[in-house]
Amino acid sequence: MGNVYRFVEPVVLFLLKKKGRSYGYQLAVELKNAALTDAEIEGAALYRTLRVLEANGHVISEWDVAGSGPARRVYRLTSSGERHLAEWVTVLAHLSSSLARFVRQARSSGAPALAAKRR
Amino acid sequence: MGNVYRFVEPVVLFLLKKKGRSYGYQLAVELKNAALTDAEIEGAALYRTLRVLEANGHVISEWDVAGSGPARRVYRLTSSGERHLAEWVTVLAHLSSSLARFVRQARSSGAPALAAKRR
DNA sequence: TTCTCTTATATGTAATCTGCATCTATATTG
DNA sequence: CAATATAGATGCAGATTACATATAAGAGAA
Repeated sequence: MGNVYRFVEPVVLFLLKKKGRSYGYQLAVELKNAALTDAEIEGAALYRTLRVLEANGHVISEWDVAGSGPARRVYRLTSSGERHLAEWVTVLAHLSSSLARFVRQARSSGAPALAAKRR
Repeated sequence: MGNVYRFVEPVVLFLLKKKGRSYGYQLAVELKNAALTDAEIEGAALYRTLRVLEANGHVISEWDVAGSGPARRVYRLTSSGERHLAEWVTVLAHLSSSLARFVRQARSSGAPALAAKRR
C-alpha cells in the first residue's frame, strides 16, 4: 500500500495543547496510543517534526536540566501553534468525511458483498 | 500545512473499476470531481501512478489507435487490482474514523467553541 | 502551407514525509 | 566495569507530490 501519511504534525500539536508542556521522549510514549494510523509514529519523525514546528514558530522549547538523566528539551504551544492546530482540524475534518464518502461509494459499487451471507 | 496525501492510487483504482476501461487524459478530467482532498490531482502524478500500478500488476494497458488524435493508452483493472482496491478501502475506512475521532477530541478540548453563540 | 489549439502521454527536478539504522550522551543498576 | 533506560539527533534511501517542460498527432484557421 506504500506509506500513508502519519499526520505527525497535528497529533503532536494536539498532545502539546492537551498537556501544556512536554518533551520528545514523553510524547513518543503517548503517541503509541494517540496515533491516527495504527502504524506507530517513529521517534525520528517526532523529533524532526518538533524542530520544524519550532522553526515555524508554532512551538517554543527550553532545556530542562533539573531532573536526573539526560537533559530534556521541553516544548509548549505558541498562539501561532494553536491557530495552526485549528487549521489542521478543519482540513482533517474535511478529509475524514471525504474518505467516508469514498469508502461508501467503493463498497456499494461492485460485488454483492454484504448481501446477507446465508449458509 | 505542507502537502496532505492525495490518495491518487485508490481513487484511480476506483474510477477504473467503475468505468471498466479508461485512459489517462479521460481520468484526469473526472479526477477533478472525484478527488478526495479538494486540491486537484496533477496530470503528472496520474500518469506515473498508472505506470506504477501496471508495473505491480494491478492494471493492464493497451494502445488505442482507432480514434483521431494521439494514441490513448487504455487501462483496465486486473483481479489483483480489485483486491488492491479492497485493501485500500479497508485502510481508508479506518483512517476516516480515526480522523473523525481526532477531530472530535481536538474540538472538545480547548475553547468553548460551539457554546451556543447568542446575540 | 504554416500557425495554433486540443488531445494525449511522458520525464526531469526539487521538496516533503517516512522508515530504518545509527550515533551521542547522561544517569542508574548489577 | 558492563548493561540498561532515558533523551535527543542525524544520514540515507524510498515514496509521493508539485511544477515545469517535452513530445507528438490531428483539426481548423489564416
